[in-house]
Amino acid sequence: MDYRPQDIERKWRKYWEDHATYKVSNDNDRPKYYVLDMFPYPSGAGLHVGHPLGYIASDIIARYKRLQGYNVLHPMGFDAFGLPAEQYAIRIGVHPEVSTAANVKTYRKQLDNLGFSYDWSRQINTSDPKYYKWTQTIFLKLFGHYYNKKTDKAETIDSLIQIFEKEGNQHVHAESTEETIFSAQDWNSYDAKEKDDILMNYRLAYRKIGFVNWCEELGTVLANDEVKDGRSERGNHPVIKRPMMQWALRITAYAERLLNGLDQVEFSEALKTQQRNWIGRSEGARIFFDIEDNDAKIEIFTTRPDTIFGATFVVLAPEHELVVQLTSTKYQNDVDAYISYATNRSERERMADKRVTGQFIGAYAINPITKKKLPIYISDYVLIGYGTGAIMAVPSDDERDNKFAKKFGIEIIDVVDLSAFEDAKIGDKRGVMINSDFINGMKVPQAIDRMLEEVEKRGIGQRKVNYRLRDANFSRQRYWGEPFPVKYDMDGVSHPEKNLPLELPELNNFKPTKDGKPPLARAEEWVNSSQGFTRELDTMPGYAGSSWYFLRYMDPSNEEEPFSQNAVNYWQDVDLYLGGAEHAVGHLMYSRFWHKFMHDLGIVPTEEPYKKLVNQGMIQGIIEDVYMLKEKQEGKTVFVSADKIGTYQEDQYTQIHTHIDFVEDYGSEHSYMNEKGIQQFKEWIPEYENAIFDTNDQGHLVTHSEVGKMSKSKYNVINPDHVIEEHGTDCFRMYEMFLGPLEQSKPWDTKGITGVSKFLRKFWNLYFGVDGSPVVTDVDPTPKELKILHTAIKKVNLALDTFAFNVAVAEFMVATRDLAKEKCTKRAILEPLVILIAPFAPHIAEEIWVNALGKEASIHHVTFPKHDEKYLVVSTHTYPIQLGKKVRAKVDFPAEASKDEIEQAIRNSPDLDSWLQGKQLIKVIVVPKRLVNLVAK
RNA sequence: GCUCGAGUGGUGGAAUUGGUAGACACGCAGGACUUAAAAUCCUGUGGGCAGUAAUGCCCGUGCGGGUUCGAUUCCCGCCUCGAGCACCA
Repeated sequence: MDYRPQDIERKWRKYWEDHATYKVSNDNDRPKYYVLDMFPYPSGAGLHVGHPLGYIASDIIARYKRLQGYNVLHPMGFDAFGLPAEQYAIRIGVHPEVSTAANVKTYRKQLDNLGFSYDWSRQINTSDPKYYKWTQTIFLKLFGHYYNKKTDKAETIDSLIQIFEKEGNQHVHAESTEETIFSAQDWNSYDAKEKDDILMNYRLAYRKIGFVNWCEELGTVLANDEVKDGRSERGNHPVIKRPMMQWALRITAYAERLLNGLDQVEFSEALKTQQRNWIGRSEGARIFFDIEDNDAKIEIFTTRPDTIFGATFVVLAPEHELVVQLTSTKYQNDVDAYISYATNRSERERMADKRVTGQFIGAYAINPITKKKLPIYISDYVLIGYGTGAIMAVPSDDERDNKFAKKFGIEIIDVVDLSAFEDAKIGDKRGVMINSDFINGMKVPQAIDRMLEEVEKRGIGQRKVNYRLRDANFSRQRYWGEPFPVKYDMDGVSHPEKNLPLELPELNNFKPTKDGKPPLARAEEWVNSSQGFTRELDTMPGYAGSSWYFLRYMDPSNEEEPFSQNAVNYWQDVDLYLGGAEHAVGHLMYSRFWHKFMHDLGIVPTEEPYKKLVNQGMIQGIIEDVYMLKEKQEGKTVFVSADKIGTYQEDQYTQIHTHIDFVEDYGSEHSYMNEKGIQQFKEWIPEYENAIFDTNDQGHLVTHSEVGKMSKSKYNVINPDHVIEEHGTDCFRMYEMFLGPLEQSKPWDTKGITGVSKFLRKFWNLYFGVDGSPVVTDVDPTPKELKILHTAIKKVNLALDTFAFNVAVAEFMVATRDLAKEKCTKRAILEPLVILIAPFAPHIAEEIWVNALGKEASIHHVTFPKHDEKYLVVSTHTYPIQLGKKVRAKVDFPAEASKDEIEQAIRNSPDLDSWLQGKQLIKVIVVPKRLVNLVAK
């Protein structure tokens, strides 16, 4: 019987489903192991070959751990709220719920084809009211808590209110937006709205003014990605920054804990660095600068208080609240112009732009130490969202300040002498202070300390730890997201909705309203729910549902609570989390934050959600382009074969993407569209029906190929279904793993898949004869066979522990080749071998287990083999004898030979002279079990 | 501009983290089987030079230095590519 993957794979998948082979119980004596994949957003394009890479790897680990005796939780679900479904609804009119359900079905079918060992009874969907009921619940918990810095944890708003009622806020030490002090008497005299406003300063979920990219023409809010040069990418309409009251999460309260938590998790150093940089902790001081002829003060933040003697100007962010008040009439117009220029540019653009721009506002600040007059500028290199939105500029010790000073002709005073520090650069916190009065001669670190003392002594500022992390904007002006369980009374006071889930109202138009309100405003009955209450119109962002989903898998159908304490106390946390590096900061930061919050609430036992995290690389595709002339000929579009494009000037043509399915030999230099491909291309874009195709002599339109992201918009998505159909799931799984290291990006290419396909056949042939009957015998194995087996066991175990799946696959090939050479049919060898491969190729393993070895299903519940060193010992070792880096000879020595014995043998060897080639021997270096190196002159 | 990665045959990639560079696979070449092709199997395959040949010599892990008996691996300086970014005071 030949190996026919399609037949056996279908058969075993059905068996596993019927027997609930992968069902996981929360009630088990075995140690737990939780393997989690980042769940996909089910887009209309379906799963492509890039998705399964991580899923296959995690499935292999899940199966491996199961075979090692762990109770393995390995679930999958869908991150089903999101913009594409909503845009599809606006364009085509299909309700997001309908298109999402259809996409989920497709994804599920495709995932099933990959032979994963998910416990599908635990599947979740973030857009299901049964799920988002709990997302809303957790949101209300954030709304109902504040961060107490004294106890360093979240505590209830009710307890805060009690304090306010008794003693005001003067002894409260909490994370808050504003720091106005009030007494108990003040508090008790406030009306409901005033109290609500004050509490918003403390709540972990709170409302504040945020800026959105508003496009009047499109009547909608745009994402940063959709804005280019202050205009919408679609349609090129103007985009302005528009203030809007929005929900935000006070993640900054957890900055320190998010930072410290990184020390206890196993993430790659690169990823930890990224998160640390994102949090951006810096120690420094806030210092107040007086203003000439004005009572206001400018609060600046600096990490270099030592350089204050070199501060020669002050820069405010264009959005800074004092700008309006301080600008003199003479500069009013210039300042207004600059503000409108700066504020309507995205932060992305502001950052990429290297030009130095700014505007003097006609006012002066007073340096609190030197008492000198400093001109005040606004510039977009100072960001309103960081620090205090104002800096003291020290052009001698800061690169950007320096450029700015040069451009605007501002005085530069050297305050740090670097002459004694050769490799020190500007801003390095090294050097000796000069021109700085009482700190002259001090080294920088010492000078910083001294100045901090002085600042506090003089009462002009305090030490402060600053974070670059900002509170997370939690509002979206969209339909397809979790509704906020919040309503407002006639005074605008916010009230939590008690009756959860608060379901999305039915709509058939998902556009914003004409007056710019979010789509939910269209559901008038829903919005104006009961006596005078109106509902929140925004919905939650995509990361709401994904911030806690891993906890729901532990107890997915619980209707009383998000998850039971029993479940979470058993499963604890995620042992291995696998997903793309694009979520390295956002998602991970938010879910770590939510987790810590829930830990404060006492509903999760661990401080960190993910013990170990591995990022998989991206699978790249091939982008195929055709050349199109910009000028039409006789009203017809002209496409020119790539091998003939050289006759045109570069500005005469442009490249447009074609679908890779139309291209022969795609990815190669000679890739082309033949007659059929051109025909498909015409049908695909009907406006080119009458286009001229300037082909080469063979009638081919040669295309341009390059490696790039696999994406629907580049028409290069490769769907795994066809590959699986042709070669089988086991082959596909092993091939994806064989491509290279998991973490590395690589282009998709099926050229090599025949190698894996051939291997599986060879592997099959170890167990089945040409007539299809099993050939396994009970004869005792030879030492050689045992060595092959145990080498494989050792290497595969090591590879699995280090996520070197490609190496493991290679090892299977080696072992199979060697055993085939030995014509090995011994059960003692072949039985462990098939268990070894089971995590990688689960179907063929099960088939062999049952039909060649006569065992009972399932192989996926047996025990993974461990190697025994005794089969690996060798009696002799061949040592290369090197002179310099050249191998002169090879000599065998007994494996147990000592360094000295080998050295003596070498020194006494009659061949020594010939190895040395007339040189003088100085030293013999023996590395046991490796090599011998002769050092000679 | 800043941060973090990565550069090894024609290609994807190995190398026990300082010890024989190129495992395994693709591709290519030659051969076997076949009327032929496909499929399958076997052999060879980093580059250069010399030799009928076995073989020998030289070069070789992006480039230039350094440390070391020995460097793909460690250090310094460059180049190229990729990813991320919120000009972080």
